[in-house]
Amino acid sequence: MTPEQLQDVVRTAVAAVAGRGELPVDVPAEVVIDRPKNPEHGDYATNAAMRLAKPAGRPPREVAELLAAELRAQPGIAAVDVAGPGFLNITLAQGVLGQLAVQAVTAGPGYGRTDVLAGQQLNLEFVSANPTGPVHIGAVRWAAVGDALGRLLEASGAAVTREYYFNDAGSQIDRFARSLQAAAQGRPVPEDGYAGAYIDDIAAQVVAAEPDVLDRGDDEQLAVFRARGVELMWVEIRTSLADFGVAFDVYFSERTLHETGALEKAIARLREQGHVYETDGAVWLRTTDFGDDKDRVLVKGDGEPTYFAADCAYYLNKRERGFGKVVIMLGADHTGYVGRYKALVAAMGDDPDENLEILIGQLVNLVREGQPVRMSKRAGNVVNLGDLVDAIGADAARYALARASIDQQIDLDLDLWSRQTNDNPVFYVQYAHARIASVLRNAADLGLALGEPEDVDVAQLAHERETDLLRVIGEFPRVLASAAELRAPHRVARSLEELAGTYHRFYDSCRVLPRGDELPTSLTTARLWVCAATATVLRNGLAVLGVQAPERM
RNA sequence: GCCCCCGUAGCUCAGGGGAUAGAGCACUGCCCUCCGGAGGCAGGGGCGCAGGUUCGAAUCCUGCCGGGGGCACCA
Repeated sequence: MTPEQLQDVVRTAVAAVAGRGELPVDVPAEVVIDRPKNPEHGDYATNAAMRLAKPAGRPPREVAELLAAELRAQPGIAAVDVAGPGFLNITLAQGVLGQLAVQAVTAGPGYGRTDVLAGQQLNLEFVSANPTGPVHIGAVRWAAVGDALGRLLEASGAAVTREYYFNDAGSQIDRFARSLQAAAQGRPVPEDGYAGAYIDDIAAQVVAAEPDVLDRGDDEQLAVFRARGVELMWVEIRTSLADFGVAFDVYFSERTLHETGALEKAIARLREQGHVYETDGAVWLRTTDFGDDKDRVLVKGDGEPTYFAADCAYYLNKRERGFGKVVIMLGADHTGYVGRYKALVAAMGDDPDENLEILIGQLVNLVREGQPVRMSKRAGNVVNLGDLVDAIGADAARYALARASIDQQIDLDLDLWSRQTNDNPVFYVQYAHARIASVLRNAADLGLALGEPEDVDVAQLAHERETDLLRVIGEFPRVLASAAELRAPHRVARSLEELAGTYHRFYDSCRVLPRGDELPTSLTTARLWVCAATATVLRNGLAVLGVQAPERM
């Protein structure tokens, strides 16, 4: 019985008691099922009685006693105790927990998937680095977290489109082109331009592809450097993301918004809604009507649209593509962005709390031997995605970035995460998987197989370390569902660390395979199922994080 | 000045109102004739401060202190 199923049992019990008129309450949509830390508090606990006490107008313990009596009659439940202020501590019948191992193994890659977000059409935008340089370390966090979040949302039943928005219309691209041109001509890059070895590399590649480029007129040169340069930059960006295990469904060009008249359309829509005015020759959106601290310019005095105008058009475009929820992941340096974005959504006539979600994540610092790593290309230090993967590997990088709450600044210690030791959390988790794989290999060598689910005697699984492990396995679907709803992929990583630790303790106390000339028993088979179930959860959890689950290390 | 994030064990961090606040690392002392010791067991130590809401607050609200980030007719 999973905690979700137990939740239904408790609700059924409430309904039964209420139906007999013993308790004047409605059946709650959700009841909280806890996994108590203290083993004396049973396999599971619920605070349902305390929550129902007030609406029922009865003391919590009295409500608890009514529910306990009802629950004791339910199949699969061995004992129910009323404790403390009114907790219901539930002990499951022998073998009920063991079924969790069978459920996990038979569900395989599907174990943990739920439909809590079914029907939601989500557009998830992250990274969105401009093609004027490699993906900088600051954006790598969003590559790791965003991709994990995408997988998590899908595992919870949502339809997710991962989107990468890039600016290829404005002056940044022009500066990029001029920087390439200067590098090709052997001049220093402009003061407001881009510098770095990659500029020289790309400039050289452009010249190699079009040897006569420098003989043409200035405008024509810039056009070539812009087009070829962006193309080459894209190759590098997409290659580094692919090496990191991240792929997008849509790469969205800002330029297309300008070319298709989407900006004018968006401004017209905002005008219809009555939030646009003109002052000093510029066109403004009155975002202060919706809580922003100042109004924002849509079209500058020189007639050029702002980046914000493109944002308006882009948002409208996403909504027109059918996305009910527009999710955008940004770094803490974009905090000031939230107010105006919420306001533009409201000005469009949408609900900023329903249709828009901006996830702001704190910044990443690199640390080596306790000292901050200065992120300068000249010093040869790590500055971008490819460098980070070279330094610690894609698995460690993804795990390190995804295991922290996005609200927390990260000091990413390159020594720690490149170490192949147990103080490196990703190795702790991967090791557990490799260890199980080894046990299962040894079992196969002994001619032992899991066999059919109906032949496993799961009631054999009664050791405390076994039931601890089974409870963690049973928790997994809830972990994924709540992590998805909270947009918190780090919870998955933390739960895998708990699972790995719980498995190691099980392994230490519960011999799985027969030793010497012992014969296998039904307990051997049952424990093999527990091992396989643990491996399944580790694999599925690591898959959400985009991290390998190795058979050997 | 205004806005956002953070402050929990020596360190790095989990803890979306519930029982005795957890993990990893570090430290001390233990555990292998046996499935991977990259493991396990035991021990010491903690919610920045002050109010408030609640039967119950690390969690929600307010103020203060400390650290980080942000406040363009830039992109």
